[in-house]
Amino acid sequence: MRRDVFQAIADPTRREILGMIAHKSLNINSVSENFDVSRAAIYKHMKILAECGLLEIKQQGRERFCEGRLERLNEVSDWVEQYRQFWEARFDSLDNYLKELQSKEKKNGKKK
Amino acid sequence: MRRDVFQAIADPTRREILGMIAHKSLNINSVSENFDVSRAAIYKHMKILAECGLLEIKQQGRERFCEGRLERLNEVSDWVEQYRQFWEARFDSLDNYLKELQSKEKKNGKKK
DNA sequence: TATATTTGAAACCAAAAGGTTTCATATTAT
DNA sequence: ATAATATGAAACCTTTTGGTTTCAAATATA
Repeated sequence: MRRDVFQAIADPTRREILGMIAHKSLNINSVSENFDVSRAAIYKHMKILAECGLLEIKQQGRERFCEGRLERLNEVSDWVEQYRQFWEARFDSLDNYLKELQSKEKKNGKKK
Repeated sequence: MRRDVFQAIADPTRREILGMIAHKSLNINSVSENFDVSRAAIYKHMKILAECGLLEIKQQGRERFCEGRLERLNEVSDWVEQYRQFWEARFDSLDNYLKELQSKEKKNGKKK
């Protein structure tokens, strides 16, 4: 069974789970309460996320708290960034080069 | 059938295809020659990529040249970037805050 | 202690994914 | 005109995916 970050984030439910635990750790029941599929289904999704390192499960009594390990998304980020030049390089006139810079500033502003 | 960019790039063969046509347009046969699965299988992958806008097919005589539309990866980039703070925010001392800024500069430098 | 809660795992199922071979059609080359 | 090339699409098959229900085990609570 393939188990990599790209495949892990392909499923919309798993992306939602990641968004949910990005802010704070949650136990498995709390996460599954936010969906209308069964706990078992959510548990399987979380296991997949854990298996490719996107979250870490920490036992605490009878509960398991899941902590996001979002830095693993760097693999995706790196893969995408290697292609940025190919879609930004189209603009090769000075005019468009300036537009490109502007849009980059916007993007960087958004990051923080 | 789900058909979005995240699902499209989940398959390693499709990621390879994107890498192949990022540099220059190729017709379907040329692409499929680089893999050891059938032309029909590669064709299906390329159709999926086309359906979610990651490549455009342009007929030219009896051939179809496939041009990368890598800017569609922005959707993935945006999704990942919204979480960057969560893995970089761990460093909250002034010292580490400065390091964070540096690494951002490096990243922006890399982008062009 | 008896009961409720939280989780892990198994057995099972339908649909989707990824692959194959085969055939039809449109273009190009001989 | 005939043969070769490039593609699109259908029919079919196997494995994977995402879901279910059920049961067992560990921990907490009344």
